[in-house]
Amino acid sequence: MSFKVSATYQGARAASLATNHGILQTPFFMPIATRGAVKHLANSDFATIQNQILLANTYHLYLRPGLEVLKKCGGLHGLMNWQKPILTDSGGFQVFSLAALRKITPDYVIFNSHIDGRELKFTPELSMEIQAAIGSDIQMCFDYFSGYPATRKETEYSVKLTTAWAKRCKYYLSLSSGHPSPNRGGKEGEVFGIVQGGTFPDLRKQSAQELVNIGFNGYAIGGLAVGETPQEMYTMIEAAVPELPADKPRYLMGVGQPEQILEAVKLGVDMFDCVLPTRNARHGQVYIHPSPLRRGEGGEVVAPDLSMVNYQKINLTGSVYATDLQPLDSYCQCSTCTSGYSRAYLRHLFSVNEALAQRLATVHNVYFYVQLMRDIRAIIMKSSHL
RNA sequence: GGGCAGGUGGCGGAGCGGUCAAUCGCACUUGGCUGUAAACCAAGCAGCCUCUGGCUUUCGGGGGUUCGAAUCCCUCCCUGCCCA
Repeated sequence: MSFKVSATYQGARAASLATNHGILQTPFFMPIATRGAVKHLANSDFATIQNQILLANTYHLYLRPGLEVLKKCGGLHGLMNWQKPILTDSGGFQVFSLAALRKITPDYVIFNSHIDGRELKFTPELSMEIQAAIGSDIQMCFDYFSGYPATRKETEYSVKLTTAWAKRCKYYLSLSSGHPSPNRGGKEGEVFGIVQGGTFPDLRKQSAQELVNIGFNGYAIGGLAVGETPQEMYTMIEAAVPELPADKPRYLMGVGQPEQILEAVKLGVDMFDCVLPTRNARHGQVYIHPSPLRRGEGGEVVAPDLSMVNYQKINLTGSVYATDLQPLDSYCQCSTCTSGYSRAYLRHLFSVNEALAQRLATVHNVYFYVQLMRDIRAIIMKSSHL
């Protein structure tokens, strides 16, 4: 994999990242397709949104459809007929989010399946095996995040386990390098380590250093946006980034609101994912541009100096939209907005619980996020002094 | 005309002498969702106020019993089913 920085501005960088399924332009946002689908979206939607990549989940795809189906169907690319890159989360987040359903040991994690309760023994090696079967272009190490708030002792353990498991992931891949997954066209996938360290800057640094010593194709910062303040989050990013090699991509996992993404980009982060645009869309909350704004007619979503994102969140289920016939977002070029669907109609669809409501809103929100990243990248490219 | 069963907050439906401004569900209103067990969760939902409390008016209408009534009695109105 090659990662090449082509422009920098205000601490932000624009780069290209080559994968088995094409070259990614950073910074980018990954819509989340946990179970092999971005909820409510079809491939035809991706064609208009033009997202470069999807994120899928190891734990969820292991439960269904399972390893055998993935192997026989050409991995997730084959199953979905999605030919662009896929990044897979390792299942590490489920150790946190499904905490009530698992037991953790230094060597493995036992999950009780949230589907049928059966026991699943998850190891770093199994996570890598599943990600290979998925045909993941960018694999994540199986990590351990202790939750928030966490004591220093708990966080130290989280870092310790994450480093130990990262070594096992790397070792497993070195063993299997002679037998690359056919679902990746016979090529190796890339592997990212995940920095933990909770809200302790020194542990963040330590975690980053330990992972860099092992050596990965890129580095993620995990365990953030889970209850700490945005300022604490930025502080943790600032602690970790200097320890990470400048010639490798950086990925802030699970973040976040548009302004948080912008801030992180300026702190040197290249990759993002978050459930907010999709989940909020399903719940009737959409990201829009203030109404005077028109693309190409002055006024920008992202300030030319990257100082702010000009947007607002509105709740379409609100009674104020009952007869609001204006387009959802006259600035937006997504298929929902260019089709002229009004806020009143969307509000109606939500109130009668029509699936179309969630589909239209999801298209819009995902487009908003993907376009936000395109705008940020354009500013970096334009203003770069590199 | 006779018999039986009922009339409770926007709707459905509990309660059947005090702990009832009235369980619960739906609808409605407003919030929140950050590597997705999430088309979910939370709060509010008679009115007013000096709002971790107080006051006023509510359970078809009217009257009564009682210290106290959505709950018991009388009467009227209305609804459903059965009989004529």
